[in-house]
Amino acid sequence: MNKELSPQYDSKQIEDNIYKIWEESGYFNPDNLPTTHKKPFTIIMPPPNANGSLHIGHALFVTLQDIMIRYQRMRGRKTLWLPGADHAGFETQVVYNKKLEKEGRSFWEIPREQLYNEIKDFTLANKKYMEGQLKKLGASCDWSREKFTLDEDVKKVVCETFEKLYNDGLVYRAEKPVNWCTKHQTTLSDLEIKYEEKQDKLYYIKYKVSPSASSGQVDEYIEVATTRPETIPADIAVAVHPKSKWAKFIGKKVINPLTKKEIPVLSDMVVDLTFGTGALKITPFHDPVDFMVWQNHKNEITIQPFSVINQYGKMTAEAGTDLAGLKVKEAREKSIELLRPVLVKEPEDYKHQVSVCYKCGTTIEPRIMMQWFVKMTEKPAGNPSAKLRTRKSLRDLAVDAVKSKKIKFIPARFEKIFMHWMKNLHDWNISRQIVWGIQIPVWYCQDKTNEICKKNDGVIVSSKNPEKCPHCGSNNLKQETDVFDTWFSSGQWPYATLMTTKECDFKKYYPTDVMETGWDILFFWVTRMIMFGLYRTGKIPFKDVYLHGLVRDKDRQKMSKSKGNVINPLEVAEIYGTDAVRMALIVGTTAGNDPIISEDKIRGYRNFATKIWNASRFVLMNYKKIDVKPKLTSADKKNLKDLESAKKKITKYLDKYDFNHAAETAYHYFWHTLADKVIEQSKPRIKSENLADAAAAQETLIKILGESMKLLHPFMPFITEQIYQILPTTKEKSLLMIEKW
RNA sequence: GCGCCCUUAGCUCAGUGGUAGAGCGUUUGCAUGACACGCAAAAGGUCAUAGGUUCGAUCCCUGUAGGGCGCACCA
Repeated sequence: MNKELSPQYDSKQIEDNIYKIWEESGYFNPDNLPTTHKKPFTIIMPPPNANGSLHIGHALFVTLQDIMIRYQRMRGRKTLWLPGADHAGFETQVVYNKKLEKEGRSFWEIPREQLYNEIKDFTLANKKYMEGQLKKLGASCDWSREKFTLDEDVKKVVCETFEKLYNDGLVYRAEKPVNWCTKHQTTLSDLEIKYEEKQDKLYYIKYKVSPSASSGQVDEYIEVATTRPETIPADIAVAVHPKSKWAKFIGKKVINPLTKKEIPVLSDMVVDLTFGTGALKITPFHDPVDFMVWQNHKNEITIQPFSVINQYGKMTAEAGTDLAGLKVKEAREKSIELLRPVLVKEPEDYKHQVSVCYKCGTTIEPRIMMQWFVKMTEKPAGNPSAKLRTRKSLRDLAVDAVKSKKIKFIPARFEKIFMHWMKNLHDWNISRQIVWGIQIPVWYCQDKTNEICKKNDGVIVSSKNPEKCPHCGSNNLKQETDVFDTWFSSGQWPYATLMTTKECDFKKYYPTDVMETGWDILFFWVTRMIMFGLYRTGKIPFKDVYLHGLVRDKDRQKMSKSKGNVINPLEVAEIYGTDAVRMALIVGTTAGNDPIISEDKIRGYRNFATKIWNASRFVLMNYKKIDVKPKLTSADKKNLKDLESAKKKITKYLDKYDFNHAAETAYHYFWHTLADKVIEQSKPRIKSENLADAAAAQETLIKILGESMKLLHPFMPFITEQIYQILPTTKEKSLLMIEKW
């Protein structure tokens, strides 16, 4: 055979062109779809973080969502797939911080405004690059409606929600224990910390009972077990379990072994009798449990709690001259040196879980800070605002929607996981001390002459700049510098996007049909979207939640640059074709489980693309107009029947989100039925002198090929569209993309 | 501590209350006028383990073992 007529399909030559044809057709935009497309079908694309490039995990979500969209579009639905990008506040700032470190610049020395603008340029450049990547992957989304989490109109919606939450008493400002990352200089929500097992020491320290209060005996003391002796200077009490052997000292005083100050002995059930000594030192500003104990015993404790560790993880002057200035770790050693005379025994090795920053692994310092919180489990206070149709807590709104099956999870087991998490919800700290994000819409009146201003610290919550204080008229206002936790804004994504498109899509396309995203952000994102969606609009944001897993390599390893096992979707798409990459991601992958992908697997589906190409070539090469009425044989009829049953099967699978089986069925049908059987059987007949039979064979072939292209299109859109375009049965200017399924 | 999940062919995974499936890999033929990125065939599994329910269980229930993961204020 002539080598120049390569029998192999060259994806590179056609993909860009096909995408261009689709884009120019305008059919990505539901408004341009033929009038036969009626009922809407909507997916809001989870906005990728615009702080890098798309990886294979993104390719997975693009493929899954594109399959749903293309399938529904072919079924005649008015399909809207709304793309977007996320500024990804903290994550992006971390990425940019690293970038600066590499360049030898100091993140902390750059003025806030300059830093913001630099990160903005960086983010917008990434965003643009990612858009190109999405197109390469064949995403048939409506670019005319693209949104960004920092669009002014989106920010406005987000800030309005905050204001509404505040007015309903669901947002509050308070000084409470929060997670502080000493490296990134910001607080983090409870979800943004992880626990690491660490080998530490458990120290047993004598707290001498104050002689003035004791029964006259000299050497009486309480033994306290702690892993953090460096915080002893901030101890303001000792709590013991009422049934512990220390109970007799309840109400008396002990001497703080470092500051020598008298501190009270409290009784509290939180102290675990079976752990340590049954006595707990109370350091409210460095431990959340201690903070709670302090709150419950305020009238028994005269000393105001204070902090001995600063925001950089170093000891403050309040820690005393011996410790001041030392890092926490050094202070721990130093304090033990000082405490040696009062140690009960040698410290024990102790393995425990320590909370660390999920990004950098730095040990989290619990700190008490004035922060903004969202109430998750309490009902709105006072008169709910007009639009609020319910008086349920944010949690109950979401729980009820899932319980009543208004929102379904695929796979269903995530419903249990969802419920379990919702049960243990705590209030959500949404303020971050970073520059990259949406500034919290709060102003503080600096004059505070008015009583109201005095009472609430001059807080003015307003989704737009108030210019002057509504209480005293002062124009001496200062805006809050903290920004929102990114998930506070992305948690509003479904309605924030649809409310701000110029076509006013909210009415038409909300609630959306499916939310397709990774299970790893179920708590970060999905739960919040459900809560905010119901709270703000009174309606669920989506009906079904399809959760996919994390893409792994053939040894089940997570992909990471350091392991060198990352697959860049665009690189492999360049070599094997986008269609092959998409198939490799779908076949063998079930909802909620981690897809496994390797170059071998992609190569396998590249082979399939070649097979499609060659089978089509065969059909086309042998197709010529015969002016005889085709006479279908029983074999032809059976073949057409097989096609119908394959079509039914695939449809059934697609309708229940079983993309794995849908794709596999289409693959199997094409290769092992159409190519191996139908084509093989047709060979002698095509050349037959019985023209009616030859025509029948041809007609059957071309019909089956055309239908097969439809069945494969959602999965492998490029090659199928290309073949459809050259089929003799295709009408001028028509596109497979909107052919009827 | 509370909770979720997994264990099926050499590998990666599907699946069903009634003789076990796919892809890749392996073996054996084939340079067959679409395709060697191919064609035709073949080998390969007490479906982790012990009980129970059932006429019948890989599938349902209980326990056990191994593995993965989520949540959590044990100093």
